[in-house]
Amino acid sequence: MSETPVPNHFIRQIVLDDLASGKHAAIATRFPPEPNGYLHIGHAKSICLNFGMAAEFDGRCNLRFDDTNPAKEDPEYVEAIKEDVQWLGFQWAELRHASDYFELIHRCALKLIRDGRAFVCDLSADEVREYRGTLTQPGRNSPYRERGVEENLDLFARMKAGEFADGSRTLRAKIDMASGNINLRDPALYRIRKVEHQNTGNAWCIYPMYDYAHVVSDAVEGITHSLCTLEFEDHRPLYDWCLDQLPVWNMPELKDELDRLGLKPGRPRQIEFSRLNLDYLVMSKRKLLALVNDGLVAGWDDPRMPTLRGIRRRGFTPEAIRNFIRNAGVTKQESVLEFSLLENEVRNDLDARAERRMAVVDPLKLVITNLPESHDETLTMANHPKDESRGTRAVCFSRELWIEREDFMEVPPKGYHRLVPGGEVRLRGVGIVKCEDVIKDANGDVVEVRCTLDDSTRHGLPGADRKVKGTIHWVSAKHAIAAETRLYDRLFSVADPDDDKDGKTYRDHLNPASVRIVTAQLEAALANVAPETRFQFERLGYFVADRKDHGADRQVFNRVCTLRDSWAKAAK
RNA sequence: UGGGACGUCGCCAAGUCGGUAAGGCACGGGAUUUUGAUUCCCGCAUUCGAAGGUUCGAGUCCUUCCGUCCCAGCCA
Repeated sequence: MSETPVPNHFIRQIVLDDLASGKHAAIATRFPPEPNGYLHIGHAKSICLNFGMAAEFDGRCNLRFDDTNPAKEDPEYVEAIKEDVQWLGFQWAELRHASDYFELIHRCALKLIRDGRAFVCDLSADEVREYRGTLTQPGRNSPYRERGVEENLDLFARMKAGEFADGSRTLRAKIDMASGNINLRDPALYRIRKVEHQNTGNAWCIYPMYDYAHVVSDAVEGITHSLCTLEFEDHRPLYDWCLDQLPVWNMPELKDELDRLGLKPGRPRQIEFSRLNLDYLVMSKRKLLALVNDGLVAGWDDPRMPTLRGIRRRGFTPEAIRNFIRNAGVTKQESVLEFSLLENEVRNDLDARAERRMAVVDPLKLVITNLPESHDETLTMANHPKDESRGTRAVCFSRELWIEREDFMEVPPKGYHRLVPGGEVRLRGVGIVKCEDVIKDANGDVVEVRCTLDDSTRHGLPGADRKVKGTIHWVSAKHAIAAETRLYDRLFSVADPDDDKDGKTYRDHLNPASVRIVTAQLEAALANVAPETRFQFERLGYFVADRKDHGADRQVFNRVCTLRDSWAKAAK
C-alpha cells in the first residue's frame, strides 16, 4: 500500500527488451563480492539490483565469491557476507565461488594459447609496466610475445606445476599494445602465487586475474546480465574479447566439467551503473578498516559504521534500506545521496511498525504535590497511535516522575511549549499539570519541579479536552528501569569526509559527539524485550535493543534515529 | 595531440518517433494532533552545462566549447 509504483530504470528497460525480443527466456544475474571485507551500504545497491531484477522477472541470481586472489581473502568474510545478504532479505539460487571454476578457466587458457591468443611472458612486473606505455603513449610488444604455441603450452604447464617463482612469469592475452584502452595492452591472465587458497587449498599455484576469471565465471554460469559499477566500463572491451575468443557454450573440451558442476553456459552482457555514495560517510574498505584497527569505532558492527552489520546493529531495517535504494534509482550518473534520505526511510518504516513507549534520557524529578505519597495507579496506553490492533499496555503512574530535563525551563525562549514556572503542560496520558515550585541545589541547578495535577483534565474525562501548548513524556520514578542508552549521531561532521583538498583527512572530521552513552529511565513495559526489538520512545526517537549487549542482566538500547523535530530546527 | 563515461531544481531522478519540464527528499506556508511525531493541503526549474545551428516547434537532432569522473595492479 505504501509502495509507490516501481520506478523504471535503464537496466530494467534492457531486461524488459531482452525478454520481449526473446533474446532470453529468463534472466540470470549474480552478486560477486570478493571475500576480503565486510559488506557496506554501497554494496546493498548491487545486491538489491541483482537479486531484485532476478526476483522481479522470475530469473535467478547467484551469490558468487570472486576469490581469485588468495593472498587477500579469508573464509571469515564469506560467512559474514552470506549472513548480510540474507538479512537484507535475499536468497541466492546457487552459492558459487570463482574458484569452483578454476579447472574450466584453465582449460579456456589452453584454448587461448592454442589459438595464438595468449602467451607466456617472462617480463618482471616492473618491465611490464615499462612496456605498457602511458595514458598518452602506446606500449611496446613484449619480447616474448611471439613464442610458439608449443613453447607457450610447455611453459604454462610448468607454471602450473610450480617450477617457477612467484612473479617470474605470467600468461598474457595477445591483444594490442597500442590500444588507447590500457586494459587491452596484452593484459595478464594468470600469475604465479604459491599461496594456499581459502577454498581450493594447495591445488593451484597459478591464479587467474579478475578480468579473465570473472567473464568466464559469468559465461559458464549462464549469467545473462552482468551488472557492475562504472569503473569497469573500460574493461568491457576485454570482457567482450574474452567472450569472442571463448565461446564456452560451444567448447567440447569443457563439457564434462560443465556437466560435473551442473552448469549451463551462455553469453553474458556486461552493463555498468554508478555506485551508491552517501554524504557524511566514508565507504572505502581501507578507511573503514583503519577506523576499526585504530579503535576509532568499536568494530565492524559499530552502530556508526556504514557496514551492513553496523547499520543492522544501529537498528535500521532491511525494508528501509531496500526502499531507500529503490527510490534512489539506477543510472550511470555519479551521485552522492543525502544520508537523510536513508534516515527518512527508516522513520517511515519504523513509524508504521514500532510500538510506542516512554523513556527519559536526561531525567529531572517532577513531584505531583497534590497526590499522596502512596499513590500508585496503572494507566492503559495505546501501543500505536494509528493502529489499534497493536493493543495497549499498562503504564505505572505515581507521585514522583522523571521528565526530560529539556522539557522544563526557567527562562524559556519564545515559542517554548513545555513546562515553565507557573505554566501548564500535559503529561502524556495523564492530564494537565501546573508548575508551582522549583527546587535548586547549592549550585543553583534545578533538581526538582513541583506541580499540581488538575484532576478535571485526567485522560478520558471531558476536561481533558482543554488545550495546553505542550505534551511531555514521563516515567514513574519508582517503577522505572535504568538502562544503558547509546545516543548515536553521524560519525563525521562534514558532508564529504574524503575531501582532503584543505589538507585535512577524514580523521580530522570525526564527529566527537557521534555517540553519547547515558543511563535512561524506562517505563516498566520495556523490561526483558528481545534483542533487536525496535520501539519509538515517544518524542525522542526510535530505539533498538542492542543485538549484542542487550540481555536480562544488562539492558542496552541504541538510538536508531531521532524523530523529526521542527522545534529544534526553529530554535536554531 | 590517449581511451572511456557523465552533465535536467539544494540532493536524487523521470522525460517514447523533436510538440512545449513527472515524482521523491529538502525547503517555505497552512490545517489536524494528548508525540513541536505522524497525516493532510498549498508553494517550490519560462528552464534542461554553455554557445551556435536545423526546425513552425529541441532537454530531446547537428556543431563547437566548458566542467566532472574513471583507466598506466602480476588488486577486484
